Amino acid sequence: MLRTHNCGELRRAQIGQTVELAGWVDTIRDHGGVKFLDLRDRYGITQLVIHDEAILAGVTRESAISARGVCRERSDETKNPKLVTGDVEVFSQSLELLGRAKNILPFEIAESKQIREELRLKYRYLDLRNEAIAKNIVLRAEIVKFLRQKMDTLGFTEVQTPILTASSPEGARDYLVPSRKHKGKFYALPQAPQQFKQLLMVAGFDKYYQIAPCFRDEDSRGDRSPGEFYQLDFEMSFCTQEDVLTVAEDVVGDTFAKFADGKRVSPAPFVRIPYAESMLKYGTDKPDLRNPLVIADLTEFFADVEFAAFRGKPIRGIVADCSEKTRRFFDESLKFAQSIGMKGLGYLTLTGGEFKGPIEKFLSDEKKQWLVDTLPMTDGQTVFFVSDGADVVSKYAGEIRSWLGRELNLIDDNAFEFCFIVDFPMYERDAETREIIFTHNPFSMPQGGLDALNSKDPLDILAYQYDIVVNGIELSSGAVRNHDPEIMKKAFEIAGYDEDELKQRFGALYTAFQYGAPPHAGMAPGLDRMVMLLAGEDTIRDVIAFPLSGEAKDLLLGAPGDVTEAQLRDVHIKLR
RNA sequence: GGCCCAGUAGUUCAGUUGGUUAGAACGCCAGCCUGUCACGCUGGAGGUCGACGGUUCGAGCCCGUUCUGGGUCGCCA
Repeated sequence: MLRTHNCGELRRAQIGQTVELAGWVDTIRDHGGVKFLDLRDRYGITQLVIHDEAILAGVTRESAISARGVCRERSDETKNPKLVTGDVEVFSQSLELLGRAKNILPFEIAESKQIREELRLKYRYLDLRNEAIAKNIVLRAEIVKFLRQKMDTLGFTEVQTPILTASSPEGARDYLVPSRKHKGKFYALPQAPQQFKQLLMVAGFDKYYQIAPCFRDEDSRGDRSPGEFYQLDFEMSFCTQEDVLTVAEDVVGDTFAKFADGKRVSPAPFVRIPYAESMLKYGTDKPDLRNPLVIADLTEFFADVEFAAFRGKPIRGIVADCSEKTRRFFDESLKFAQSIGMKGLGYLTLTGGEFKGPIEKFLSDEKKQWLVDTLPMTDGQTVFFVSDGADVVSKYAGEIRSWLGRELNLIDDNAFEFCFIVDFPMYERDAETREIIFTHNPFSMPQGGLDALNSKDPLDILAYQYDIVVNGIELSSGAVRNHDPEIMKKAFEIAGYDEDELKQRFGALYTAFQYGAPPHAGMAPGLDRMVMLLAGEDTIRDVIAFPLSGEAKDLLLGAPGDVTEAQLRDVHIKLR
C-alpha cells in the first residue's frame, strides 16, 4: 500500500502516528524556512509541513505524490476550521513523486466550472478532479444504487437487452453499425429497449427493469445529451395505467425525496392532468407547477365583444398580480410577446374598482363584472389576453404564463413539483401532409379498445399514454401497451399501415402477441435528467463523466474518428 | 438544416471612432520570506487577436466565407 490513510481521514486520534498519505498537490505555500503543501484526494485535503527544501524538488501542483511523516497537532492559532483535517498536519521528511504534472495546467482545477467547455471536455480527467464535478458523478452512482435497490424491493428483475440490434423504422435516427459477416447489412444501437421489454412480458418476466443505455442520433439541448443517455426502463404485466403511475410515484418520488438535499418534493399521489386540460390551463404538455398562474379560456367571453383583433379567434386570459410593476414591465411583456411571434398582448388592470388598459373601452360594465366575479380578479390584478390561431394560441399562452412566472418571481427554486400528464390523443394530423399519424407511440393501447377505433373519429381517440413531469421538464413518457393483435392491426390501419407493413416493421412483437400476450404497461424515466435536477445543474453534461459535445463529438478520445482502409474493407464499406 | 451568442497571453476577461510597442487578474518562472492555508512581497517571461479572404495609407475592431464551442427552433415514435 502506498498509503495508510486518505486525505480526509486524519484527526486528533492519529496524533503521534507515522502515516503515509497519497494524492495530488493542491497548493504549495513556500515561506522560505517552512513550506506547506495541501495534499488532496477525493476524500479531502491534509496539510503537509516540510522544512527540507530538497524533498520538494520536481514537485509541481497537480502532481501525484505520496508522503510519509508524523501526524501532529497544530497549535491552536494555526488550526484551520475550514478543513475536517484542520486540527492536525503531517510533518513530512520524505515525499515520493509518483506522477509528475509536467506541463502548465490548461486551467485551474478549482475554477474549472467557469472554463469554456471545449477545454473542459478535452481535459475531462482534470475537470473531474474538481470536487464539484466529481460530486455529481458520485451522486449519480448513489442514485443508480438507490434505484436498483428500490426496483429490487418492488419485485422487478433487471435484464440486459441487446446493444447490437435491429434498426427500428420509426422514431429518432438510428446509430448504425455495419456487419462484417453479412455484407451490406447493419445493426442499429437501440433507441430504447422498447420491443425487448415487451417481449419479456410475453415471456412471463412479469416485472422488468433496466438502467438502460439508449442511443439516438438527434441534436442536443441543454437537458438532452446527444447520442446516448440512460433511462430507468421498466415494464409490468397484468396491470393498469394506475399501477404504473403508482410505481413511478414510489420510485421517482422516493428518489427525489432522498436526494433532494432539503428541497421540497411534492408528495404522492402526484396530480394527474389530462393532456387537453394541461394544454388549456398551462399551455404545454409539460407544465411547471411551481408557477401558480393558470390560463383561462375566454373565447366565449369575447364572442359578443366588438373588438376586431379578437374576432373569431380563441382567446386565453392569465390573471397575475402586477401591482408592484411599472409601465416599463408592460412594455417588456409586449416586447417578449412579439419576440415569440405574437402580434400583440392585451391586458386590463383592475385598480380601485376601475379597469384600465387598451381593451377597456370595448367592455361593457356587465362584462367587467364577469371578470371580477367569475374569472375571478381582485383589486390590483391584471389579466393578460392571448389571441391567435387555434394551432398556436395555447403555446403562446403557455409562453406568457412562463414569462410572467419568471418576471414576477413566482417560481420556488427550492421545490420539485411533480405531475402526470395523462390521456394523450392517440392520433393527430400531420401539419404538412394532413394525414392521420400516431401522436406518440404506436405501441400504446387506445382507450375504448377496438370499439373506439371502429366507431370514433380517430382525432377524438385518447390513448393510455402518460408523461411524468417535474418543474416543467419531461422525465419520461410511458404507456399501457397494445398487446392485442386485432387492435394493433386496426390501430395501424388508421395510421395508414396495412398488416403486411405492421408485420414487416414490428414482426417480432406482432408474432409474439399471437402466443398469449399479457396486458402490460411501463415507462422509462430519464436517469441523466433526474441526476441533473437533483444535482441542481443546468446542463446534462455536468452529470455525465465523459459527455459528448453538443455536436456529438468526443473531444477527449476524438470520436467520431477515422478508421483504416482494412477496417472499412472488413465491413464492406467504401467511402466516396 | 435555420436563427442567436462567443472565440484576444496557459486561463478568465478588458480593449474607446479603424491609428504609436494589444492590457489586467489568476497561473507560470526567478528571488526574498519559519505558521501559512486563495500566504505575502519584488522582478520576469508569455500574443499568428480561431482560420482564410476582402475594404483601407493603416484592421483585434468594418465586410464576406469558414472552423470550433454554447444556446435555441426544427428534430427527439
